Amino acid sequence: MKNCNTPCNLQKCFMCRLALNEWKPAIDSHRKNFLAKKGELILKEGDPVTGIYFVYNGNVKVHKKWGDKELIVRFANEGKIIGHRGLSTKSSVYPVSATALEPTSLCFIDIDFFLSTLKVNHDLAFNLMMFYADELQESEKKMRNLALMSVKSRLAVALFHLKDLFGTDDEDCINVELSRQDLAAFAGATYETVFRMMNDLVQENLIALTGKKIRITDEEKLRDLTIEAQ
Amino acid sequence: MKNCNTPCNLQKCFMCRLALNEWKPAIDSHRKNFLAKKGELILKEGDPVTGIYFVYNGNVKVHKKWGDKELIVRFANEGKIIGHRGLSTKSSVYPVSATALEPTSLCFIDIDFFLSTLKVNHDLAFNLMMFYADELQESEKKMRNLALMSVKSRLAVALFHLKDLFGTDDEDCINVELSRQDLAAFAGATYETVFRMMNDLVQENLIALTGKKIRITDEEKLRDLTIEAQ
DNA sequence: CGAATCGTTGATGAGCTTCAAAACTCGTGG
DNA sequence: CCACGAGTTTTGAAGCTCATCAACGATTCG
Repeated sequence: MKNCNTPCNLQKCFMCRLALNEWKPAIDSHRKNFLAKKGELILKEGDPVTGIYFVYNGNVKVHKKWGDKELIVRFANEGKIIGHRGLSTKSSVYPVSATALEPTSLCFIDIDFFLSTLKVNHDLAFNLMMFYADELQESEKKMRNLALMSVKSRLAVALFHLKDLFGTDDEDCINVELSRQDLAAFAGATYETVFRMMNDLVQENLIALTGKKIRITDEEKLRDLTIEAQ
Repeated sequence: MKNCNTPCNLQKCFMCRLALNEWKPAIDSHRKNFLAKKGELILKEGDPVTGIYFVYNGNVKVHKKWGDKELIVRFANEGKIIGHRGLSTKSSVYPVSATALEPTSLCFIDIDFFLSTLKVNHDLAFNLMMFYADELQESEKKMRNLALMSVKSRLAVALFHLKDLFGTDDEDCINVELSRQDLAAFAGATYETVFRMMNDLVQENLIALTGKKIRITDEEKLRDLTIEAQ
């Protein structure tokens, strides 16, 4: 990753927005800014935890692997945190990898400084706690989905999720450039299966494809797939 | 659930151990103690959040459902917290159910009081944050397992997990009374499949059954199942 | 002693993965 | 500018894992 001097946008960065005034100079001196190219690995599962990253802009996939397969746990775009999964009482290695899907600019804070900030900045700690709580709920919902729902339903959930996260462009298409490979890894299924299910959804007029972009055409019926029967 | 007067064991309860001295009387007056019978529902997915529970002793399953299927997300025994998943910036209903697997005694604290305690007791907030961080790691590991591992491997993971959580008795058997139904829901598979896989593991001399109790006989080979190939 | 729940087993096939191969895209360098 | 190769998309076929259904024995419990 290349160093750069992008200043942090105080409005969007979790850390800077909640920073105590007296700590701001210290934060500025500890912060390192990076640019990650498309496809570049930002942090790697199993590596020792060095710090925490805030995404300034761009889009990052957070993923775990097992053998030669991978699962995308979530995406991190503008304003999101990555590397916070390294915080733990038990382990000191990152439990996930993070890879840039677009050119991405990041702000890095080393873990010791971040922890000491947390200890004195109670508002930041409280907000981070609530952030974790939200992530835990999301994670357990996805856990249930993977265990109990069909691939088609999981795909529908994934599409709504992507729409929420990235919004839509002026043609109402989900505003993200995502390979089918990654979509499959996010839905927790194989490439080919996801491809076939996408075809099904197009056949049933629930979604439409313009180029690689996806548009949800029948929100209600697509939503039905994500709702438990009975 | 029945009211009771079990005093809180300060050593084991997350809240009481970290309580500020000046808040202890307030906590005592806010705490309600309950006894839950075997099979009794403690809190229900979708119900409005009223507070948070600390398990004094016994064993509780935390589960989510979809249609007529269910997945056990985790177990909570002595000293663990349930209902903390209700904390969220977005929603105010419990995202999971909790059911007693044995006669269980609990301590209940209403959510408003708990939140105001959190705001002033920074040590408690910090510890809760780290607790969430650990749970998130666990949750995402399980997510990956459900997406990428075979039922047999997930069963192996589940058995190790149960051994860690409940320990072993004097015959080296995993010290928990768990129906195959619940074991299946924990491993994320059907009753029958889990039954067959258990048989396989017995055939291969990786585990042994004495009555309903399970003993891991070949830890190394069982561990192999849980490790990614290559 | 029913009644209900749980354990056990076999048969069947849906759902999904895997493999294989052709068609298409796209950047790269000659 | 085109040829090349690497990656991605598309499609078909084969088969494996696992869920589902069904039926019966065992155990628990009011």
